[in-house]
Amino acid sequence: MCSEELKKLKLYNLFQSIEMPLLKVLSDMELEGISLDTEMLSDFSEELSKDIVNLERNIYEISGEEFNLSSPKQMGEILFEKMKIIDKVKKTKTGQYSTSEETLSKLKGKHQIIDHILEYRGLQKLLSTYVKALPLLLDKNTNKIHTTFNQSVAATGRLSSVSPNLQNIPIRTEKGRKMRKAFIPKNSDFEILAADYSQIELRIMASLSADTSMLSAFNNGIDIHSATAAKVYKVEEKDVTREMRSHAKMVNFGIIYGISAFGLSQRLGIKRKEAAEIIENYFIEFPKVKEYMDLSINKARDNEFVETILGRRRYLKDINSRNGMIRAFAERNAINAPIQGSAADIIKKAMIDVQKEMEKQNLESRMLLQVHDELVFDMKKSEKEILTKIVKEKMEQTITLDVPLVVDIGFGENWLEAH
DNA sequence: GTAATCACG
DNA sequence: ACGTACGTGATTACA
Repeated sequence: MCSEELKKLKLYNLFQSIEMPLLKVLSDMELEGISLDTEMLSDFSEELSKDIVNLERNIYEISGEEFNLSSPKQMGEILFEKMKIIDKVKKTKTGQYSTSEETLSKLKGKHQIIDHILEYRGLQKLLSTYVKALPLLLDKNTNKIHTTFNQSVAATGRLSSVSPNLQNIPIRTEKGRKMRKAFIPKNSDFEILAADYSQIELRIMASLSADTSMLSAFNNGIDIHSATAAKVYKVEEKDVTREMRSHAKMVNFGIIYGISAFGLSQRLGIKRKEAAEIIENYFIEFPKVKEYMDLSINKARDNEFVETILGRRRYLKDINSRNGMIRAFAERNAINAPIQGSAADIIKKAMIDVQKEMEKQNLESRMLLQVHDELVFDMKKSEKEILTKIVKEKMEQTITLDVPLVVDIGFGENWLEAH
């Protein structure tokens, strides 16, 4: 094949115009690194360690013996054989007792020990994976954390981050957020800027499916989960309750993941039949979404791959499997991969555009992290106005969809505040 | 090495 | 009748 022919190929173009330029951006980010507030973390570590010891003592006393709290096997035997806190026991696929957060949360009222175990687990995770581990990874020369971004690991085209993984720093719990506070600017002339895409995957679904209701919600700046709730529960938008909105949010997640009645019923804590009705209603209200999903699956059956807006492929060899479960998994991938992958395309292109403009304007600010729908910067305070403008414009304008892309930007003395 | 668990989007 | 939401990485226990 001659080079002129090569240039016309979509995948070759993706490689040349996105992945290769991105490589340099990622390498700059890795080399720059991010600063950590180690004094704060060392205090936090002591605090957590004390709490953990107290919880340990407490749990041993209640259960009547000392055991390895980090062993799910021993934990299961104590809870379900010795203490017999419940008779209908859930097992994992290898026949062990399940002691996962999901299982234990359902047993909360059954015994006071459950709350202590859950708290212990949360603190132990925080301490071992983040609070103690990250300071040990500070580079001797730069005194910063330097992650490695994998460009060719995730099947959908997302990046991944290792050694350490800086894409899964806690934020959902109060103590977790304290960990995020430890990510700080490199010196007092700098601040953290965080910019994240609002609902990027649902916007992509709206655009790719061309569903009228979904397009109009995004084009009119309406809260998508409330809009979905109003449609699915057949009420006025002003009459949408918190619970209806929260259920609709789960439905929207489900749509992106390749929804199943079982999956939705599990998450909403309702019967499968009720979940099936909600899904049925959803597809009546958003018919083009259903069409798009069927189209994706059919395309996958014909080609054994699906593709993103920039032509990135995910091969689905199991799409025609005679095994129903294996096939269903591939079908959910056929729905999810173009959505998740297109979001990855968009932010990757935005990163190249932003970096190019930052270099052109000779900024001292630096791009530090990418967390799938978010970019984090070490921002020179004097560059606040120009950097904000560059980041917002490039991220929102890098690709034109049939709905606007919206980017929210925050600033702060640490990564938490910047949200 | 694999399983279980849990952190994130 | 089955067993299910998508994508990752790190820690710990245990064979």
